[in-house]
Amino acid sequence: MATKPSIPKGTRDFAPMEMARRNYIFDTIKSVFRLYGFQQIETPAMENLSTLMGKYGDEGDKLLFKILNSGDFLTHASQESLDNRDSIKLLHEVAEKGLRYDLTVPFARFVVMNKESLTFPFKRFQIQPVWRADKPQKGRYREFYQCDVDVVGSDSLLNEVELLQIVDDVYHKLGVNVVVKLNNRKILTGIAEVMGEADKIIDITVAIDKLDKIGIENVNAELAEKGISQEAIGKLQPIIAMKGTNQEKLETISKVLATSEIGLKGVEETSTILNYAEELGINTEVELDLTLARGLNYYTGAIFEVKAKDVEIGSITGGGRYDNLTGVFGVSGLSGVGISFGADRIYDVLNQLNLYPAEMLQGTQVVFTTFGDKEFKFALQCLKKVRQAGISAEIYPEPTKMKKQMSYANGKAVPFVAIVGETEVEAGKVMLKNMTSGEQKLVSIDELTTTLKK
RNA sequence: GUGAGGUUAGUUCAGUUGGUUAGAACGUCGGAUUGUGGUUCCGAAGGUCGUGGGUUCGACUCCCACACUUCACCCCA
Repeated sequence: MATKPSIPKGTRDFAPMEMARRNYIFDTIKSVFRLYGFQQIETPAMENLSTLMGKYGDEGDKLLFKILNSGDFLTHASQESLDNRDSIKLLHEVAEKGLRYDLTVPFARFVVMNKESLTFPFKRFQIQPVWRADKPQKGRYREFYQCDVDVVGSDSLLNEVELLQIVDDVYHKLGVNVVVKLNNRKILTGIAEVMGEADKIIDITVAIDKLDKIGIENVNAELAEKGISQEAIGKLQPIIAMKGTNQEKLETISKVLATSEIGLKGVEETSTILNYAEELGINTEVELDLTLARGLNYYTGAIFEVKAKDVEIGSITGGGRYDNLTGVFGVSGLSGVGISFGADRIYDVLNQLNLYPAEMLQGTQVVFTTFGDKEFKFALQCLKKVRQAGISAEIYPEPTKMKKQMSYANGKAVPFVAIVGETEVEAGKVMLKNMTSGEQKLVSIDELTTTLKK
C-alpha cells in the first residue's frame, strides 16, 4: 500500500520559482565575492565526528547529526553500553561521521590540511548547506545554506573594511536597505574591566546584547542576577545609553576606557576601520553599537551584524575577527576574519519587499505551437536555429489543440508564442504572438531571433 | 530541552448539543471554441476528516497517546 510521501522535519523542497529566486541571491553574492578576489571551495557534507565534536559546546554536540557506521555496526558496540543504554558511549562505538554543522570548522580543518599548498593571506568563500538537529521554527531549519567569506592569515584591518565593502555591494545589488552594526570584542572586554567585573564578561555581554529585545530594566535585572555589583551596573548605564555620531561615541568611550589598555586598542581598531570606510566611500550606514555582542566565544576583534531596515527580521549577515582559528587543530598563529550571509533570511526579506527583477524569472522566451506533422517538422528546424542563436526556446512536444498549447505557454509565463500552421510553413515564416499585448505578426526566423534578442 | 495553538480536497478554509451521502472558493482536467492563452459560461475528477486506541446505538465533532506543523522561550543562521 502506497503511503503519502513526506520529507524530514525542518527540510524543504525548492520548486522552480524558489530555485530561480535563490539562485539570483547566490549568484549576486558570488559575483561580489569574486570581485574582491575570493576563491570558492567546497568541503564534504560529512566530516569525521572527531573534527566536529567539542567545537560548538555541549549544546552543539547534541545538535550534530551523526551518521551510523556502514555494515553491521552493532557488532562493534560493547555489551556494556548496550546493557546500560548509554547513548553517548554507544554513539562513539557505532558512529564515526557526522553532517557538517557550520562552514567555519570544516574551513579551519581544510586550512590545516592544506596549509603547505595555500597562498596566504587565503581568501575563500563557501556556499553550502549545513545541518542541525534543532527543533524547527520560524526562520530555523534543520538544513539551511550558509554563504561564508573569510580571510585567514592576515591581521590587517583592511580585511575588515573589505568585508564592509562586500556587504555594501551585495545589498546595493539586491536593493535592500541595511544598516551595519559594528563593535569590537576588545571594547567589550575593556568595559568589563572598567566595571571591575572582568571575569564576568560573558554574562555582561550576553545581557546587554538583549537590550533591544527586553529593555534596560530587564538587562539590569539579569546583570544583578548574575552577581554583578550595583556599582558596576551603575557604571554601565552611561555606556549603554550613549548616543550621538560614531565619532562622538568613540571619543566618549575612549575616555571611559582610559585605564583599560585592551579597551583602548579596541577603540583604535574601530576608529581605523571607520576612517577607512569613510575614505573608500561606503554608502551603507555603519553604526557603532556598543551593545552588539554576538557569538562572543569565537570573536576577538571587530564584530559585525547587518540588519534590514524595512523588514522585521533578525540579523541577515554577521561575523567578525577570530584569532587562532586553527588552534583547535594544532596550528596556531593564523588569524581570520569573516562574515556569513544568511541566504534563507535574505530570501525572506526579498520576498516581503518583492525585490526580484522581472528578467530573473524568465526562462523560456518562446514556445512553438503546431497543428500537424508537417508543421511540427518545420517548427523543429526553426527551434534549432532559435536555440543556436542563444534564445531559450521549446516546442510543445506534440501537435495538439491550440488551446492546450497556448495554455502551456501561458502557464509557464512564456512571453512569446510562435504559431506554425499550414500557411506559415508555405511562407517559410511563423506567426509570432506577444503574450502580454496579444499582438501577432508573420515573421521569418531571422526576424524572430532579432526581436527576441532585444 | 520547556510552554501554547493547530492538523478536514492539490491550496486556503467552513462544518450546527455527537445523527443519513462532509461543503465552498481558488487550482486541476474536460467542454462551449477543429488557428489563439490570460476574461466568461457549463461540467467533472479529487477526502480512510494526521495516525492509533477509547467512550457511544452512532464520532470530523468528546477523551487518551503518538506523529507532523506553527508560535514563544533556550540557543542559533
